[in-house]
Amino acid sequence: MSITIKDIAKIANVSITTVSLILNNKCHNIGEETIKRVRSIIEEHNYRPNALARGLITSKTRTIGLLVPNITNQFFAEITKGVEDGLSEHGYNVFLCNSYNDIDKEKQYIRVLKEQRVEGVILSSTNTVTQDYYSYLKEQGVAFVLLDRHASEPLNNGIIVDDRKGGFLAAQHLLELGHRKIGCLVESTGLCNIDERLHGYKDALAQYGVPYEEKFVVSGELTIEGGCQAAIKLIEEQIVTAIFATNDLMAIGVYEAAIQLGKRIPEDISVVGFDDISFAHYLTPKLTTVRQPIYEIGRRAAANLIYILQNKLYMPSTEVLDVELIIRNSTSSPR
Amino acid sequence: MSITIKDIAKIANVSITTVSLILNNKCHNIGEETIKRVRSIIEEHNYRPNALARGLITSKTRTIGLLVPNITNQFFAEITKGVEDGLSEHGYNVFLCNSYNDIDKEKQYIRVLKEQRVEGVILSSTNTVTQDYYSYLKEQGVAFVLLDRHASEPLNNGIIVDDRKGGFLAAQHLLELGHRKIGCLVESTGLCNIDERLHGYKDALAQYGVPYEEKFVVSGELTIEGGCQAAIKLIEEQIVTAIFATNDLMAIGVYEAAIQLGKRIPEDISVVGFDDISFAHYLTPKLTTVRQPIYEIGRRAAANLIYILQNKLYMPSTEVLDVELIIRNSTSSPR
DNA sequence: CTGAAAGCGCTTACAG
DNA sequence: CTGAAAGCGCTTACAG
Repeated sequence: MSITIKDIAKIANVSITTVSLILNNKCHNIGEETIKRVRSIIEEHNYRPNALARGLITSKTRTIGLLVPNITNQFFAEITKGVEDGLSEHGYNVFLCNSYNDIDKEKQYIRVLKEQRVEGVILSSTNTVTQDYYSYLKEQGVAFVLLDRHASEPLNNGIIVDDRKGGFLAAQHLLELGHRKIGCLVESTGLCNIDERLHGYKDALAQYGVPYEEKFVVSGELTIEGGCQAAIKLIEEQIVTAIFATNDLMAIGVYEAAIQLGKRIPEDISVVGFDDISFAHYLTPKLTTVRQPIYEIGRRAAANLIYILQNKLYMPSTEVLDVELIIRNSTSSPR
Repeated sequence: MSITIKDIAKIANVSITTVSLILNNKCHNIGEETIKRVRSIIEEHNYRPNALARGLITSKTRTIGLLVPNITNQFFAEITKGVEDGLSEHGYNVFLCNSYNDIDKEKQYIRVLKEQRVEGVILSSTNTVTQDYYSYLKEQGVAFVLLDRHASEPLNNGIIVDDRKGGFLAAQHLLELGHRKIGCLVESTGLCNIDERLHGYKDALAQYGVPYEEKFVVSGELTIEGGCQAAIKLIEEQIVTAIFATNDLMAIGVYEAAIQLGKRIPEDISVVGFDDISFAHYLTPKLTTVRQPIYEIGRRAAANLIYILQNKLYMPSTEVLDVELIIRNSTSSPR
């Protein structure tokens, strides 16, 4: 149905080799006259080479897969944008896949992406990437970079941020304000990032000589609802004057919980989040949070993948981006 | 490198025809014994057919393109999710493309998607789809459905919501509360949706016998910043007691403007938005807004495209989904 | 400077 | 019940 290279060749009265060479700018030895003529015919007929046929023969599909837990989370939407920008500059297109935190769905998608012969996949896995899973990925025979995920060991070709420092910064800020009873909202499935943030929180407590109390750490889903439930549980059972939520969605949940329990932020409870999604700035009060360079994470992941594809070798190590504490209005000294 | 159908055939000691037939479940006439053996070999070697080769021959790539202005806008993130869910159920994968409201980028992407031989594209165009552009799309020879966009004429194969009713509902609510000086924040590039919402606003004014005043309508970008700037301009120049922002991001901008100008919502100014993105619920005060079934829009678009692909005919008309006014705390009677 | 031919990995009539 | 062969639309040595 669509016009093919054969048609163009016939119209131009040359061989398909010639057309192909021109198409791929390998036409050093072809007559200028011919080139011009063929080009104009291509133009005129709005001919576009079939990427499938091309991919079949070159194994270059100019296609990559991006696998995230949920595009609806602002954090991943922003990352996705970074990935797409970084990739499209190099002529790559992206298959978007949501795993919905379902590891089976994730594996299923990896299989489909392989079928589609993507050149690589950028993966923000549902789980922490264990050695086993890492091996599994390697076996798949596609290049990949881990996004916002630590691999448990041979920490390579990934992009992460300094989560531990972020957790430290958050807790330090609260400690400096004079808080001593600081709750922490985490997630239970053992995502490394969250563990690291909790680790940083503990580091800060230790540095300020405040004993770590397990009862101050409550887990829930990394969503608004999850944060709200966890915060209610924490506030009802313990006397905390501040809460460090290990992501911004949970922090929003704390705001909700505060409304329901009749507490004011920051007068009754100070709140610090993590991520700095764009809405953090539009909450009332504006959220104090640890900023990750979200868009940049996406771009770097794209850049790393391009590097791997072009050089056929993996990066030596995981790249660690810096974080920064953004102080706004959700924190103050305890009364 | 990857294992092929030929390898499987050789190992199983059958022809590649047989393997292919089994792969495609067209094996009515093949011995059970053979089927089992081949299946287990496929399993064992983790063989997956090359989608490129398959697509080349069948022209079924099981692939579609989704083109949105900006995935970072919650509205489109939610739609994207709906599209992906609706499509993946039918075994389709989606290429995600952000046009960033750049019509050239949009056309560029359509070309690339064509090259990739997507079976169809779901398009939320930057512009209102004019007759000319509609023809252009048709010429591309890919099936497409228009998402959240009216085609100016032969209104077909699209999904939209009842924007005019939505605008009416928003204004009616404010009028019922007793407001008579109601500002309206719109967008200037002439996006149909916004025009329709403005239309509904005028309808309501007319019905309540309130004269329409052009000076109450200010335009800006459909973003938080755009809404903020437009609101500041409106509030400084006119005495309005309420503002209808034609999307939620602009409404958030009004909140910002209110802070900057020392106005309280809803005491000094009532605000109504449009979309009901999830954050509308977490603003302070919670935003009164016109809810669109965002996720559903995405799913329907996917369903429509599947329908078109399976039946090789376009839907007779644009599907119009209903909207609903969600009254929360950003509106009250004027003082 | 240009073309004929092989081949990428599949599917699908067709033949037996 | 199974296989040989043509062909999808390209690219790329190789030959001239």
